[in-house]
Amino acid sequence: MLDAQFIRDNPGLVRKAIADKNAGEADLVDRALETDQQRRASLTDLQTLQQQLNEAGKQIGPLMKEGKRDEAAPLIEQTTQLKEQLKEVEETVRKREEAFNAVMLEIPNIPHESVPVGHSPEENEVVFEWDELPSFDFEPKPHWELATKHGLIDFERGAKVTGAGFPFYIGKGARLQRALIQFFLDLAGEAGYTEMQPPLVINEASGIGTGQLPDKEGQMYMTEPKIEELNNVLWRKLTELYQENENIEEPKIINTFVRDVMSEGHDLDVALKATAKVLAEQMIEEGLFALYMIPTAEVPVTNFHRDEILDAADLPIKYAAYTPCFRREAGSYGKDVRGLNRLHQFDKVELVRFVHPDESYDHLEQLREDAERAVQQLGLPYRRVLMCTGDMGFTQTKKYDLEVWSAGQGRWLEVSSISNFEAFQARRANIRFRPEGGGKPQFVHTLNGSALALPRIVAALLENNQQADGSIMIPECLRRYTGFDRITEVPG
RNA sequence: GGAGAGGUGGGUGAGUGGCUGAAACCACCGGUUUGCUAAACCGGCGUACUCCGAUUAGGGGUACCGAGGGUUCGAAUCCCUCCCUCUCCGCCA
Repeated sequence: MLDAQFIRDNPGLVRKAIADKNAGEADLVDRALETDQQRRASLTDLQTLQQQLNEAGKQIGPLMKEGKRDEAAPLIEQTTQLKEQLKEVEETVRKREEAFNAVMLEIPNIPHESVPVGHSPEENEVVFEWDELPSFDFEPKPHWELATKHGLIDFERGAKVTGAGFPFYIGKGARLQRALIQFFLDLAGEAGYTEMQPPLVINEASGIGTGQLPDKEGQMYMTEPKIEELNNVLWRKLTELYQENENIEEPKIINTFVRDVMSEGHDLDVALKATAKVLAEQMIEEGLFALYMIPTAEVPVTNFHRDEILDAADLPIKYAAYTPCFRREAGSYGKDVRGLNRLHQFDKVELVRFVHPDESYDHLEQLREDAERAVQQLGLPYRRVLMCTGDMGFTQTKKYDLEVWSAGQGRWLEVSSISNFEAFQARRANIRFRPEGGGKPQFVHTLNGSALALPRIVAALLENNQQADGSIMIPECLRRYTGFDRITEVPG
């Protein structure tokens, strides 16, 4: 989320950002300004009314104490009128704030000036590329063949047990995964990151804090309560209420609905059950009670400090977390999803930094180097891509991707993306710091980057290190973790 | 799952209907004093929003004591619902 004041002051900049990022309708800024205007107008009304009420209260107080009830009476009469007005204005304010917030959540973050303007992946800048790709005197095989041949990964059984995109890792395959995780975490530890094991399921507020919600809800797996249970709870509650009251005043809609059903000739109990069902469906639809499986450790780790005021002396704060990640990735087909290229569940070590706003672009480069170091030590040919405005995503101001060479597929695979969010997440998640020497709390800048996502690293390792005899060499730096230095064909 | 206690500012913690945006202490900031540091003393110090002021300085107002409702002319304080934390018991990896 951007600062409302910033949008008021720089509508042109924000319009340009929306256009450059291809993220949202052209009139977003105008809608933001308009709803902001309305919201503030009704806020002023509200505050005036509250002020009048408070003043009346201050006059009434002493009178009541002295027992001059009749002198207070006209004032009390006045407050009842004011309170009626207040109710209406409150409702208006609520609606307008809602409208304003909805628009604000749709406005993307503003790209940094160093980011190339562009609308397609072709306009990304390859800033660095390994000059020599590995060569083979045989036809290198894709990793899914290698993995299957060596019994490292079982895609079919994964599909049977869960679905496509949920493989089993077996034997040396599983061991390799564990080795990579430990290697990455150790590297992060050496670079000064504090290791963290976060929850794998998060609530709605966390999703909003880092920007996955509301716009990317479809990307996450979601847990929801059993509708029958919710149904029953609601039905019991409604029955209770109707026994007390005959009528439910608020919200009227429930009462209306119940009567509608009864007017069709059903009795109260049937009507209540029907109402409960509709309510339950609606609540689930609206995602109330929903918890989400994390699509990346960024979400729980960044939200670790949600609603906190950090000490300036503690910055930068650096965390490293290994977690499985869950992504629905609806609508991708073909070679992109073959083998390990795109999974619904995968492992990743994520690096997160909370930093002083003045230093966030230095930290972006440091974070990038932390991730690159891992790729380098694994000896994988890679390239670094600076994402253009249109390919970068809603919440970032600047983002690098690291891509490793996949010899068996003859293409680059994204294994890391490293981003600066400036204050965008911090503002949503309300993460601030108290400046050195006191003063008002300011929003921190947050950054994160993968170091690294495992599946494509495994794919590249298998493909790039395959030998003429079919065996696969394990990179030097991993051997102390794997306990073996090559994967040979197991008979049977 | 059963029983009880509790959620107040950056922290500890007082506060049972108006004089409380909230004592006191700690932390922090400014100053005085002192070879230096420390101590002592004096002063300052919540957040968000909003209006006025020239987008300064500054001033006015509103809201916020876990969240949401209610009672009341008036709620941190009373009532209801929910969430969370802690203690004891039970169950359990």
